This record gives sequence, structure tokens and C-alpha cells, in this order.
Amino acid sequence: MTHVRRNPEERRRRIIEAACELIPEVGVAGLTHRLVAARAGVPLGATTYYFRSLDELVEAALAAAAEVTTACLREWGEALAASRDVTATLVRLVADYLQDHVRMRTWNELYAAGGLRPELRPLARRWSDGLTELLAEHVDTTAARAAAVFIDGALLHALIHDRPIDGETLGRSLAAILGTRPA
Amino acid sequence: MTHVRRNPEERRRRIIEAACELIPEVGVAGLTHRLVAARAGVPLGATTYYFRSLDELVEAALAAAAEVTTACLREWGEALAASRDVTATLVRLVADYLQDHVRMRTWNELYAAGGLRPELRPLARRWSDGLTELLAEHVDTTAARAAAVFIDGALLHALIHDRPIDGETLGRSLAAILGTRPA
Amino acid sequence: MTHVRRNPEERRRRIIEAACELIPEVGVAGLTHRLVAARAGVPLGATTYYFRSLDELVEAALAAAAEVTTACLREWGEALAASRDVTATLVRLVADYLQDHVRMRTWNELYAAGGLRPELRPLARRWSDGLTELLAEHVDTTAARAAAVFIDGALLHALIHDRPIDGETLGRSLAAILGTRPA
Amino acid sequence: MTHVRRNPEERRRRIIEAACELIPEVGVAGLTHRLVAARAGVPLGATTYYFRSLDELVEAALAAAAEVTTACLREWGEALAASRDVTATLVRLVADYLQDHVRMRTWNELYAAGGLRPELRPLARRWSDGLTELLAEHVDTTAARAAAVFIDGALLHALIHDRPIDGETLGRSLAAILGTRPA
DNA sequence: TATGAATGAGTCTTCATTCAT
DNA sequence: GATGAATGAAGACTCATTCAT
Repeated sequence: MTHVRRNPEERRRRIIEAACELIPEVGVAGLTHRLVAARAGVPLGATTYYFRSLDELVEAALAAAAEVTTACLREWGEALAASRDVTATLVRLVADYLQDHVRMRTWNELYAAGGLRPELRPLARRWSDGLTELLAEHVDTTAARAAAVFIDGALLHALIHDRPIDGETLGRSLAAILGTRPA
Repeated sequence: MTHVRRNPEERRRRIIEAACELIPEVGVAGLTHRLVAARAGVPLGATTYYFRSLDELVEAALAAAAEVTTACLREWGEALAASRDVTATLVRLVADYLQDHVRMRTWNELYAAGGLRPELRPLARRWSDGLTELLAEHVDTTAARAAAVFIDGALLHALIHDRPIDGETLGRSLAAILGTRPA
Repeated sequence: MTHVRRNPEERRRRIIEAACELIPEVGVAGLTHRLVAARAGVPLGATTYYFRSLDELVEAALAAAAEVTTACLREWGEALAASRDVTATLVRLVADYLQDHVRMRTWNELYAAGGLRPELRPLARRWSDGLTELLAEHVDTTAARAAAVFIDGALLHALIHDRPIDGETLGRSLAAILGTRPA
Repeated sequence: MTHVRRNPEERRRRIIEAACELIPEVGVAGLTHRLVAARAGVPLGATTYYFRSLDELVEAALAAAAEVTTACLREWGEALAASRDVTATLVRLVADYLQDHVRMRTWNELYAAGGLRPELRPLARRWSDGLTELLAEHVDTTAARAAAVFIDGALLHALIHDRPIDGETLGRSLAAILGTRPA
């Protein structure tokens, strides 16, 4: 029963991490203090000690999830910058993304939460806008925005269909949207 | 106290209607018997009398929401069939759709619920697949599917941005996807 | 939707029968209008139409169960009257009885209900007293009463043990109680 | 409002105690969280905080009731060990026991619950088996078992009759069963 | 600082009972 | 006479949150 002295920051981080893990499993609305505490392996009190309310915890978790976006965007950015064929590279990146159910569900939850709670929209916009900016380095803004929109649509599609949209459709569509030749 | 003997079908319909009204307001996860009963103007017991469980009620409500889809698709189908310029007509239809926050939030909730509960996916697919079929009467299947995906992406976009995607981007993108000239 | 005209008496009887069937399965406290109606194959309303309240239905069912006792006692009475060796015959009858889990549970429920609700005790006493009277035709009253008590004890024993008391113990004990030689 | 920080063990004990008190009054099936909480003088939430479910609470209460058995058996064991006339002592002990309606009703509820829920049978067997073992120190096993069975029968008898079995019948019967001379 | 005991509001659900038809 | 729709009380249970320690 010795209290394991941990870095408070570390504690906070673990709670958020646990919440992030749970979001794709039970949805934002399914989060409870108890569930998060159990997953994080911290005492129940810790979740209220580090976060004023459950809503705040949820927001922190969604913010962390959105943060992952940043890393992802950087990767995509680097990949695109290094590539000769932007469309082909993008198709590959998107196809990989559409395989990652955990990530897709997380982002879908973020979108859904944003749809309901306006204060969360900036978080939800981060992916969408970041992707647009990224693509805008290679194509004109309109095409960039359109491609980002299409990619989000592909996310929705993948979530409710047994298999994601096929590579060819993806390639032809993105090529058309970006104004390049099909990959 | 007095048992107001109403038309049972009507009763059931009103409960579902109330739930449909509430879904864009509080989300699928925010539905409770009490909330639905209050909105429908029926006693609490009625919601459990007509639906074995809350889940069943939710499903019925989402099914009703999906049903609206059918009507909407018919309208779109007629409009497209009657039009000379498919792309232009589609752009107009989509632009209108992106103004209807209630409908968008409802469908987004349907998508989100489908992401979490596989048994709801067929409902969620109805719009997506119906739209694809519809467009397939005017363009090839790949383009049709891609356009439907893009339109769903525009829905997400509109939900988390203050204003929906602009008409020009819409027009150019759909034209590109459909393989027609810009509207 | 034609109303099957049944004899009201028959209806009542079926409801009681269904309740009797359910008592050993779910216990007296587990009876509900719905459960009984479903088992009896009658509409829900019938159970309240024929019985002023659930308590009344329960009482009627327990009374019917107690009624079975009468038939059983008659059988035992005839068997004992016809036998040369009262103890041996009684041992056989009791051993058979201890195999009949449905009957045992029913009577146990009757005893338990009687322990809680005094107005049901006369019903519960019917078996106990009837058996005593019956045996009193062959042995003195004290022995008869004692044997009846022992047999009820054997009922309890059988209910909570995997197998009922063995034949030899039964034989020796009843012989001792009845003041006869062991069977 | 104020969180009265009490000894948790004490809290738990009081809840169980309240449930034990209520069992002979309302029966096992009559127990509710509300009833127990009110009797224990604790807030409603406490009963679900200390016990995962009502079933668990009931089991704990019945286990506590069975525990009393142990103490009782020890007393009986000591009394019998110290006595010259085992039968006479046993008659006295049983006669006392048959006066204690609360205890009898509790044990009857335990038996009835065991009849319905097999997982409770070990608890119910504790008295029956303990008594048998105890008596087996003074008479042969068969007689001991038979006496225990008879005593349980006397419990049932007392519950549904206005007065328990008379001392003489008790004495003669137990003497016969134990193979001793009447007390 | 950190914890987990404590609480009561609120959830879904079941159900006896009533009563319009 | 019979039925099943209707209702609200009450049940078990969950949980965010508070707070003594």
C-alpha cells in the first residue's frame, strides 16, 4: 500500500491516454470516470483530481487525439514532399489510413462530438484544415480543400462498409480532384 | 390518470418522431426514455410499452431517419432525371442539403452510431449506397461512388465549419469527379 | 381475431394451473400477471379479470396446490390400508415423494409462504395434518404426528442436498418413530 | 449532504445486519435496496456501493444468518457434551429453538431460497449437516442424520402451526430416533 | 497531495392495476 | 363479458461529483 510517487504530469498523461484508448471502443458518450480510471490503472479519485469534470477530461482526450493528427500530418507532409507523384503517394497514404479502424473511429467520434458541441469544432477542424494546407503546397487551394473533403468522405465510407473504397476509385477520384493524371 | 385511448399506431409514430427530433439535438447517446416521452407528450410508461428497450427505440428512430433518406433520394433522382446538366443540378441539391443542419446532424449521428454498432450500419449505408445507385444512372459506377463519398465528406465539412464548402469548389470538384465539365 | 368462446370456469382453471406450474420454477414471489398469462396462453387482461389481485391469484394457486395434497393423501391412505407392513409401505411412498422435485418445491413454497403470511397457514397445514390423521389410523397419535414431522424434514433435506435421504435411514427412522420393527 | 466518514467495515456490517433483520419479516424475495437502506439507516446509495448487486447483498445476509448457525451449533455441542442425558438435553434445546420465531423464519427462508437457487444450498446445508455431525458424536450416523431431519421437520411444523410440537412428542420421537429411552 | 468512501440524482425497466372499447 | 392499451409507482443499478482523511 505504498503510494507510488509518480510525476503528476505522467499521471495526467496516462489518464488522457486511457481515455483516448477508450473513445474508439465505447464512444465519447460511453466514457465514465470509472472506466477511464480502470483502464489507466489509477484510483478513481485521480480522474476527478486531475480534471475538474468529466467534460473537461473528454475535451483533453479529444485534444490529445487531435494532437496525433499533427504528427500524422507531418508524416504525410514529408511523404508528399519527398515524392515525385503526389497523387500516387496520397493514394497510398489514404489507403493505409482507411485500414486503421481505431484511428478512423476516433476521428469519427471527434467529428460527431464536434457536430453536437461547437466548442469542440476547432479540434475537429484541425485534421481537415491541416490536410488542406498540406495539399495546398502541391495543388491549388480549391483542389486541396476538395481532396481533404473527399478523404473525409472516404473515412465515413470505410466506417460503415465492410471494406474501404478500392484503390482504383481512390486513385481516379483523387487524380480528378487534384487535376493530375490518374495514379 | 385517465387512460387516453389513442390510436396505437399514432402513439408509436409520435414517439419515434420525438426521438428523431431529439437526435440532432442531443445525439443518439443523449436519448433517454424521459426525454423522448416529454418531447412526445406521452407518459413515461408509454415509451417502454411501445418499445421493448431503449435500444429498440433508438433503432426505430434511426430507421425512420433513414426512411427520410428514401424520400430524399427519390427527389434527387427526379431532379437529376429531369435536368440537362447533371452536375449543375447535383451541385444545387448538395448545396441545399449542406444548409440543413438538422438533417446533417441526424445523418452524422447515424454514421457515428453505425461506427460503434455494426448492426446499424445497413441503415447508415442506405444513403450512401442509394446515392451511388442514383448517380450511376448518369455516370459510370466508379464516378458515382466517388461522388457519393465526396458528398458525405462535404457533410462532415459543413458540420464542423461555420459555413459549408463554397459552391465553386463544389462545382469544380463534382465536375472533376463525374468527369464532366465544371458547372 | 375471433374470440374463442371458452367456458369461463375453464379459463380460470387454466390460469390457476399455469400459476401452479410456475410456482416451483420461479417461486411464489416470482409470479407476475404477465408470466402466468403467457404460460396459460390467455390474454394479459384475463388474469386480472378472473382474480381481483395478484395476491388472490397466488392464493388460489396455492389452494389448488394444496388440493393436490388431498388426492395424494387419499392414495397414500389406500396404499397404507391395503398393506400388511405399514412402515415398509410408508417408506416406499416417502421415497417416491422425495424424487418428485416439482412437488417438493411446490410444497416448500407453500410452507415458506405460510411462514410469512399467516392466512396461508391453513393451506400449508393441510398436508401435515392430513398425513398425521392418516397415520393415526395405524399408530397412536403421537407417533403419527412425529412421523409426519419427520417426513416434512426429509422434504427439506432432499431440497437442499443433492440426493434425498437413503432408504435405510428412512426405514430405520420411521420404524423407530412408528414403534414398529425396521422395514 | 455531508459525507459521514464511518468505518467501512462497520457500514457493511450494519447493512448485512439490517438485511438479516428484514428476512424473517418480508422474506428473501421481499428485500429491496430501499428497505435495507432504510432499516440500516444508511443512504440508498450505500447499499449498492457495498454490494455489487442485490443478489450479492442477499447472499451476504444469508451467509451471515448461516454464520449464526455456527455459534448455535457450538452452544448445542457444548450443552450436549456436558449433559448426562443427551436426549433430554436435545429435547430442551429443540424446544427452545422452536420458540424463536425469528430464527425459524430466517432458516426457513434460507431453505426456501436454497430450493430455488442451488448456489445457496451449501449455506442451507450448514445447519443440517452441522447438527448431524454434532449428534454423531453421541449416536451412530444414521440416527444422527435422522434426528437432524426430524428437527428440521419440527421447524416446519412450528412455522405453520400456532404452537410447536409438544415436549412429550418431541421427547418420545427423539428418543426413538436416537435409540435411547424416552426422556 | 491524493484517495476512495459516500451520496443522491437520474437511468432503464418491470409490473400491478385500471379502464376504454 | 373480455381485452389489451395505458400509466405511474417502484425496483435495481450507475455514476459524476464531493469531501473527509
